[in-house]
Amino acid sequence: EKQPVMQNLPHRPLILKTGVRFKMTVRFLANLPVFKDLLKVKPIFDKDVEEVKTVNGFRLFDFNLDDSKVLDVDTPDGAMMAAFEHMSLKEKKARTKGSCEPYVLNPLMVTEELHIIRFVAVLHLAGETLDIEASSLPVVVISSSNQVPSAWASIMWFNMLSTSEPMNLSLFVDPPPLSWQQLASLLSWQFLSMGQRPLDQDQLSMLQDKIMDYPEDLVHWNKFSKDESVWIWIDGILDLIKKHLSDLWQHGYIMGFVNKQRTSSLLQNKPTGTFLIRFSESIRDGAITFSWVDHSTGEKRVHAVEPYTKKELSVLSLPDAINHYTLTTQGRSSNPLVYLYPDTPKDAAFGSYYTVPGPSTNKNMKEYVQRRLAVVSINPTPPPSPPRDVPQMDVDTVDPNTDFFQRLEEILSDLLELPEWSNL
Amino acid sequence: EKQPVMQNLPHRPLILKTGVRFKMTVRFLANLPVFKDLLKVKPIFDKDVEEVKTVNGFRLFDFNLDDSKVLDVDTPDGAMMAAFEHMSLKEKKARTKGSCEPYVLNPLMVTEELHIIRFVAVLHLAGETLDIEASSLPVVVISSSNQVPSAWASIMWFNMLSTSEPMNLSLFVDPPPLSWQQLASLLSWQFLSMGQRPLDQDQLSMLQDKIMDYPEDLVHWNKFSKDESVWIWIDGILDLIKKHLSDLWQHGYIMGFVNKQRTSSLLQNKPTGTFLIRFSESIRDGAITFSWVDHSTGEKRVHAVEPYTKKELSVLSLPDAINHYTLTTQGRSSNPLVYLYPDTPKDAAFGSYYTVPGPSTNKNMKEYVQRRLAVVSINPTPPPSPPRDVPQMDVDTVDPNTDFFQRLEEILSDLLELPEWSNL
DNA sequence: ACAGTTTCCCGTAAATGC
DNA sequence: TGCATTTACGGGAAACTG
Repeated sequence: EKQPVMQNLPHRPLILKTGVRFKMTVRFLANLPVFKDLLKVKPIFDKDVEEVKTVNGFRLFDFNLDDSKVLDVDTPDGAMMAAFEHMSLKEKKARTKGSCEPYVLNPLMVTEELHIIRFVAVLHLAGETLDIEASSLPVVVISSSNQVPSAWASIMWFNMLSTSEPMNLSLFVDPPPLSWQQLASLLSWQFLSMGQRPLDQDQLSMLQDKIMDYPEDLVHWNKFSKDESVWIWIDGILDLIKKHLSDLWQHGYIMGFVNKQRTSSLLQNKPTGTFLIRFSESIRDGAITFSWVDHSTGEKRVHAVEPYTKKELSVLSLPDAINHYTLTTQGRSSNPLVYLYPDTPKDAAFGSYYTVPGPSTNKNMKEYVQRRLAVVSINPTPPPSPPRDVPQMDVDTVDPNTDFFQRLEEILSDLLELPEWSNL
Repeated sequence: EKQPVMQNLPHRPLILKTGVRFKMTVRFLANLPVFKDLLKVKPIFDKDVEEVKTVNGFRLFDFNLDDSKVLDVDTPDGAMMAAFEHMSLKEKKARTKGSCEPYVLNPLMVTEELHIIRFVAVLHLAGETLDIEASSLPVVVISSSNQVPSAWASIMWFNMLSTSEPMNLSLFVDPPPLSWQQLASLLSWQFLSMGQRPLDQDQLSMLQDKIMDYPEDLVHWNKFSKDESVWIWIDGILDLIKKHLSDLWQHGYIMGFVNKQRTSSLLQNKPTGTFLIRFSESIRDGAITFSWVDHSTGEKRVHAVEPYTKKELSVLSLPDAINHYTLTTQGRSSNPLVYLYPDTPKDAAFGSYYTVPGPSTNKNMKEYVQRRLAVVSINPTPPPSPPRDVPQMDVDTVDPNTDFFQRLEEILSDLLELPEWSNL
């Protein structure tokens, strides 16, 4: 008895939110129609889990569920399974009174508590009584969606550590560290499953440098999920990709994880206007910027624009932001972004994502002057040390005898960079 | 008995959402401490409301509430009152079965059902039993916040019609129309209470023209709340003001309700660059635009930019949008907005609301090139019929002998409009 | 005071009912 | 099938609680 003759199906819930409905399905592995109508299965939350009551003082929950179900033949292949569709959890708030033995103060955060759901069935057969039982993999129970990232961190850490050994629901009382290899594959998998593209070696190296002091170190749970919130930062980026950058990420146009130093060294020997796209390392909620190189002042300069946040990307897509970015220096405006590193003309990479101003679909809009949002920067490079003998230009004192031809050349350059010129 | 010796206090709830907690307070008007501890008050939902069961088949609700309360002396002035803090409603879903008499099909929308809450108390005094009862004003019960605007329309309509006559909970079975005067004051009041500024005569006239076919007409409920959704449109604007424009509205910088024709006639004799701010008449969810006049081509032209939506205003405030609006015509860029109608220089009106790029508060931002969002339009006025004999300027064929001084003047004008110039 | 946690509830999307 | 209405629940903020 209690062999795994029952199995809970692949898409188990991983994070359960109190008050939110969830579903689970169990399948009877021995596909014998004889058992049909004989098996009554019932899910039980945290059955026999000792952590609940004593060891760590896990929270207790009321478990609302469908009535016990008889296994049905539901699937095309005739397997016997039961689906519980209306289950939900609610925290039981009666920890203080009615108990003589004092509860142990829970040293874990709620997102570190691992719970399980067991499916139990009793089979009466040939005068014998068989107890059949199947357990889900661990789940984390949260009460608010702001706990999802932490809960997900726990799930990932557990999955990376769980071999075939018995489940340790108190894993986070003394969480084992991960090797860099383990963490790297864990992280890469997140980007692959969420954004259809894993992390490459360069990206992983950057993360390794950021997370670990010595390459041979092990990564500790606290470092990953608590102290420096590395995971919270990465999760923000995953969410950014999901919401606003899935295409660009999937096509590999976003280098993303590159630090400033490496950005500099990658760009410094490239032509002016070469740029790459990086995630902000300082903004927790996920933000993205681009860095470009400019040799026009004679010396190499690498600039990065203030990162774009999710809120901004929801009204201005990154391709459009790149397409229309305008930098004004010394009164001259132009778009400093020309080649996506290493040498792809920006339109070749992003052209297909530009919003075409196209004929307004809305009739009422036709009478309005069309517009678009754009991002504008002013003068990032005041000449390092302006020669004192060359007076700064000033509106009031401008000399109308300034070299007109040079100025005209600049004007014409500006005009050339306005793609709309040909439509005039 | 049943005189109004009890009163429910001013801030009654007007719209109740099922499943959402609400509070009500009743006060005993006769302030006699003798009654203290003798009065038990209980709120009852839709007590004796005949519409509920038969006339119109109103929905039925379960009413969750605090236990009956004894009137307490709570207030500074020693008045007796009781506060019910945890009341909520839940729709009762058992209309079909168990009843022999078939229910009348409800001809009303749920937001037209008017319900009431009665507070009842029994006073045993000197051997006599006194029934005391107080009713709330009508409330509308909704189940989702997408019903709030419709519900609010009902509340307003009721309030405008309710004189001292007994409450008619079936008012919307045959809703009386309003005179324009009534509707005007109803609307103006909304803008006053929400935005600290009522509607002026010009704004009301525009609305009157839009809503009524003949000035002497009455406004019917269907026109206001159903067929053309006039109210939904206005409510979207109220929400836009509340979320993004409260200061500007309060200071009267937003003309808002002006149709195109009047916009044209107001602006046509004003200098080029005079503009006014209008609400979009076509976008239901609340949007705002500006119209400006341009005499520079020799003939009067009034343009309006594609309206800004709430989403856009959440990342770019209207003052900033005005401050940095850039129009590119014939390769020349400038801000066409100069004077807020009638003749206020735009910075005098909006200057104090501009976002100062200021020293980045965030240390980490210092290394980034600062940027701002801006709105850009291209060439709204291809010359009506360009004289064939004057060749259009073209990048490849531009004559370097073009009047340099004139071009320089233009450049300088451009530069003058860049406030950042002085920082270079 | 404060951080971790839960509750509350708006607003949107999806589901439901008629 | 479409529209009216309700339900579901993510997400941000307030409230709670030790």
